[in-house]
Amino acid sequence: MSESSTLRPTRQRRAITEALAGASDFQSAQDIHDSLRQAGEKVGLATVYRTLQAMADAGEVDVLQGSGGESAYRRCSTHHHHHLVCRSCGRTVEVTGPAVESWAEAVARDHDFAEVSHSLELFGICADCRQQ
Amino acid sequence: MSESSTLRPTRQRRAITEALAGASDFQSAQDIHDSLRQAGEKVGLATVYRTLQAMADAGEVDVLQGSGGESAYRRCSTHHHHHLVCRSCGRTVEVTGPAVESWAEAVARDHDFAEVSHSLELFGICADCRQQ
DNA sequence: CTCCGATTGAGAGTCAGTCTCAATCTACCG
DNA sequence: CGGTAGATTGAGACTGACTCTCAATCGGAG
Ligand SMILES: [Zn+2]
Ligand SMILES: [Zn+2]
Ligand SMILES: [Zn+2]
Ligand SMILES: [Zn+2]
Repeated sequence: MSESSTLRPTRQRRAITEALAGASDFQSAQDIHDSLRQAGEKVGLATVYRTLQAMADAGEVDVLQGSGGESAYRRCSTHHHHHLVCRSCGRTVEVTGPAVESWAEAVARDHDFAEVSHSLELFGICADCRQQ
Repeated sequence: MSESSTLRPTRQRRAITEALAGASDFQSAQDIHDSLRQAGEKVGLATVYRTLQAMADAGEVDVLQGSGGESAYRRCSTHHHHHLVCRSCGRTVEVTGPAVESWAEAVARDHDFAEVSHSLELFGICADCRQQ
């Protein structure tokens, strides 16, 4: 109805999509820009930011708000889910919580809030990182 | 037991604490700096940032990571809880979710992650904002 | 009152991310 | 095919939030 009409598959966009597909953990825009550089693909930083933002808006990637105000992106499955991230190595696991979803709705109803969304992430240390 | 020894209750710190106590919703460092200015209290911006950060570390205030990378602070009750925030007016309600807490622990256990913490916030439109 | 480390603040610096706009690319058309 | 409108790109300027630096000041233990 409004946007999908215009989305050209350019070399840059393809490169970014590929870089995203090749990593399983969250990466910042700068990380992606660097790895593209490393791979020989010349893509402007602004383009990386723009593309990532667009993909996030389109729901093609998930965004993780880093504590330092920087965002990290990750190619994720399309259904609603959350993440369990290792604070040490960044390893990420997708998790779902039906109980959480219904709790959120109940809380919203109780307080008479509408159009409720939520952000939820779990952080810890994975088994591998723990043992040395 | 270890550090608390050095925390002088200066005019600036008192002013910031008071400003925080006077507001019930999340406020950015800049917001607080402005309101202090308005109130005639001259406090440097750097001091506001430093103090807020310290209070957050000490668990005296909760921090809400704004989507734009800015942090907002709020004087909160000390026990573990989450927030339901109005996207329109900022009205904030503290909420607790026993179900969520136990779900988080279970998920962590299932994936063998340790020292798990979580961030969870709910956003919506409050009743007042909805009706005009 | 004295002294010393804690605190402050003006201003420079950092850094992620955004904007500007001319050059470039693409899809589509005749 | 060449032509064209509109999408896309990228170098570099810019923004805005936040941190650092360091000399001047403060506060309270003795
Ligand atoms: Zn790990
Ligand atoms: Zn959810
Ligand atoms: Zn509201
Ligand atoms: Zn919780």
